[in-house]
Amino acid sequence: MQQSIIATVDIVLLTLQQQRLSVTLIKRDNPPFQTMAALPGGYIHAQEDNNCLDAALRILSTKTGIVPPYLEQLQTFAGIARDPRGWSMSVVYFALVASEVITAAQHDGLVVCAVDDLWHLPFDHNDIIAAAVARIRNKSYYSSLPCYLAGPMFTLPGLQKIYEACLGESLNKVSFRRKMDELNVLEPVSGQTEAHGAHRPAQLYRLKAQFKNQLQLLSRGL
Amino acid sequence: MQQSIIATVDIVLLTLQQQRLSVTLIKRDNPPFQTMAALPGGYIHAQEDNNCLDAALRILSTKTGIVPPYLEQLQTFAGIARDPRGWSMSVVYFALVASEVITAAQHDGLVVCAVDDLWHLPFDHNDIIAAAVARIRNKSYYSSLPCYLAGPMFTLPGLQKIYEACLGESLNKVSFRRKMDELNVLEPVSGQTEAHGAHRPAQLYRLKAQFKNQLQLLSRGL
DNA sequence: GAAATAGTGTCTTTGAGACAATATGTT
DNA sequence: AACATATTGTCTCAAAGACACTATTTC
Repeated sequence: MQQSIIATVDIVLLTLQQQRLSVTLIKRDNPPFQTMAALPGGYIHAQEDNNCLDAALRILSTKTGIVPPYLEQLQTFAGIARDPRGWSMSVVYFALVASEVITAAQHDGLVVCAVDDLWHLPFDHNDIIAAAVARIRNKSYYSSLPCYLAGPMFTLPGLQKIYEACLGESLNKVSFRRKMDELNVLEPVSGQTEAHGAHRPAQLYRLKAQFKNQLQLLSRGL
Repeated sequence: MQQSIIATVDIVLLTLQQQRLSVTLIKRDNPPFQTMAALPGGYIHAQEDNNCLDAALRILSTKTGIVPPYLEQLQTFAGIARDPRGWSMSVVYFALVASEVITAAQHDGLVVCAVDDLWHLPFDHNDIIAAAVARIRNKSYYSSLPCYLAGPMFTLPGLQKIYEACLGESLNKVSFRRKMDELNVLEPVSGQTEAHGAHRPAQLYRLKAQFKNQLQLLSRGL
């Protein structure tokens, strides 16, 4: 029969801070690694969680107060070596939110750190975050994924900056707009953005309602 | 504390039969669903498996006698509803092999069935296979993945047929060859293929040694 | 040499990127 | 009006697909 296996869910909650892809960490309440910052996570509760996605939503909600618009299973990290308590399995999800959502959550112990500036984290959380970032980088090339990092309304130049932060490279303005047009997930809002200075203000857009929770893909990448 | 959670690994072992993407099923030795065909799978053995990949290799080897050249984690399927024994977690891997490998394995109870002809399988194995097929379809567009479905030596027209079977659509010959050239994972073998009839025979190729176990990606898809 | 498929050359079309002209706000 | 950025038009270049021509084998 089976040895006891630790079954947990961890969430890589990503956002953009100062145009940099950043991850949300939380001070651990319990051992091991008590008081250290790590990915939000917790045990699966077989009594109350119908599946892993439920568990992820419950844990994220409990620990951070956030209900993300986009949550996707990343990968499962498991083995004898990753947790001092024993053989463990962590089903990892990743979520994207606008940074205001994290600020608004007002939860204690949350630390948002740029993924390029991370120190050594408990467990294999550095590997997990690296995998999440790689997934997002890749997916941003051919999908509407980065839109979830924007607030409810945004401008096209602003969205381009978000895409560029995800991809780590600058994009051609004309091509980017052609691709956004092709994605067909945005709709203009009547109002206009604040002009940051003495120049033409940009049109505000929002995600079409039907794409609030659903990714749209490009046939060819950016 | 934690209720007992069933921790298993399942493998979607895919191959090509008569140019059709097919999955390998195995008659179940134990309840539930004893004697029914299902995906090869088994419990994680915390004592002997260092991680999930180890478990997948062990299970695949034990149940089918196959050591696949390519094995990748697909996704974890978990929840209360998928297994009559209780809350279960299955980390699913997928593997690709040439059909001769399955024939050569000589294991009893193996059933190879085209993924489009499947009947209703135990657990959520139909969903799992569908997810694997979707992943392979997608990945075949921009990688050397389908090469693992070919034998040790193959012709370019033959490989194109394999790609077409994976993608479910026919491809442009010139473009396909340009892309294979770009992938740069193949090397010609001095010999030549059997001519199937009265016509020019095709050059035989094989995977370069360094790509025997490693995928190569295209910057843009096929 | 007729047939049939392998392999290659090249033209056409499509789409990405560069560049620049125009638009529209603020100061 | 000057300025600065938004937005759009258009040209150039690269890549994908269509087509057809050449190559090479068997019968």
